[in-house]
This record gives sequence, structure tokens and C-alpha cells, in this order.
Amino acid sequence: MKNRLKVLRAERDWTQADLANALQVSRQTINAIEKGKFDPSLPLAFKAARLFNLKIEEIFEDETEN
Amino acid sequence: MKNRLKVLRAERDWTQADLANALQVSRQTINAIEKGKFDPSLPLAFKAARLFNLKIEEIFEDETEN
DNA sequence: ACATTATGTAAAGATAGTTTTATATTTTTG
DNA sequence: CAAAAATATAAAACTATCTTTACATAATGT
Repeated sequence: MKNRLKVLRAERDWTQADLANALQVSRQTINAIEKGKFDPSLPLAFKAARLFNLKIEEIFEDETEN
Repeated sequence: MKNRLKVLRAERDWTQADLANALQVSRQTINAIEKGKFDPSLPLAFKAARLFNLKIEEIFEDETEN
């Protein structure tokens, strides 16, 4: 699962810790998601979408076929 | 997390088993998601959105505050 | 160059999503 | 009404997400 979190952070000059804070998850969770270690839960994806005023599809890109 | 899976199935006259099959998960997973027992993973939400040609937000509705 | 801040990584443990198998209940159909 | 199909539910096991703690490396600012 690709995502634009790093870019969205950069546009706002936010650190991973800032974003983690805004989404109320740990910094490591943000780092792991940005690095593609695992996918965010659906509720977390919704929270991120709300935070950035974007659709989930505008932040996360699914790479699985079908 | 509310969702419109039951309605979307009904519109197509699909059973839970049919949908499970289309999404390649078990029938119990569909049932549990429809009944709100747990949230689908983000990849599964993407799969459902692709299947129905809808945005994730048009199928699932997050209820958490913030 | 040094100090500070940000990012990457890892292990252990908790919680949530998913499968499999099995059974019970409800709905649909003949 | 009886049979069949669909839905609900449950337990055990497995995998994935997420937290906490801790440390290492990279980037930034003075």
C-alpha cells in the first residue's frame, strides 16, 4: 500500500511525531505505515483522510490486483 | 463502522457467500463486517470499493469522533 | 564540529481482523 | 408445512495492526 503521508507532512512542515500526535497513534506507527511495513486500519485511514480533508483514495493507493 | 454492503448486495441479488467469493474472504468475514463485529482491513475496503465501483466513503461510514 | 531534532529499526506484548469448522436460527421456496 | 437456502453466531487458531521501550542513524541548526 503506497501512501502520500510523507508529502502531506512536508507540505505542512510536520514531523512524523506531529502527525502521530494529530492522529493519536505512536510515532512508530506513522513511520511503519510510511515505510510500508503494514497497512493502516480502516478507522485510521478515515482519520487521516479527515485530517487532510482528502478522500482515502487520495492518500492511500492499493496495489493488490483484482 | 456502518456500511452499505447489505444494500449493495440486495441491489444485485447477491448472498453473503457471493460477496465473500467476489472479495475472496470467508462468508463469516462478510457477515461479521455487515453486523459491525469488526472493521474490514484497508485492503479489503479497497477491494469492495473496486468491486462496486464506489469510493470507500460511499460504502463505509466511520463513526469515531475527531 | 557539536548539539539537537527527526527518522529508521527492532523486540515483546496487546488488540483487532480473518479463517476454519461447526451449529443454530431465520428466510425463502415448492 | 416441509425442505432448502441464507443468515447469525461461536470457539480456536492464526495473522496483522499498533503500542511501548529502547537504541541507532541521518539531517538540521548554531
